Amino acid sequence: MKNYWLLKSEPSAWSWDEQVKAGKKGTFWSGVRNHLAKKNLSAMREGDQGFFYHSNDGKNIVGIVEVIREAYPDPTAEVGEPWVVVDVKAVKTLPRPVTLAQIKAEPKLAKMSLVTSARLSVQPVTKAEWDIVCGMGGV
DNA sequence: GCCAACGTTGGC
DNA sequence: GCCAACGTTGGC
Repeated sequence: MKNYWLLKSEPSAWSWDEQVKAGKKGTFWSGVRNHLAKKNLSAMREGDQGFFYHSNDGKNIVGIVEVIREAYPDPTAEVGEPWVVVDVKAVKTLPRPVTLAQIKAEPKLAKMSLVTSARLSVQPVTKAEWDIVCGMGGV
């Protein structure tokens, strides 16, 4: 069964525009240096989808990506470090980006990791949450 | 193994 | 730019 995720990136480091330009081949999602985030990355399966969230500058969900390669060692990590990446490609740009403020204002989304674990950079999203956010985003 | 100190993230 | 939240480090 398909799982859903939320991936955070600072636009200054890696923006949605760049993800879109990477096209169908996609890119690896690097920079995760947190064990819980790593665990989430490892749990991703090909075909899973995730929200692309702009942290800091924007604070909104701007698009949807799909996992095209499952976890493998992070090429940007030091030798011997345990970090992993997955490959993702852009699938869809949200017609209406969903802001953090909107998510916080929606009672049904009060339990989203984005609200409860603000600093976790790779988070699981439930199917119910996924559908609600898609609806808010005009998908 | 506990916990204080410190560093980082990210919203405001 | 500030600071709260949280993870990590290191002394004991």
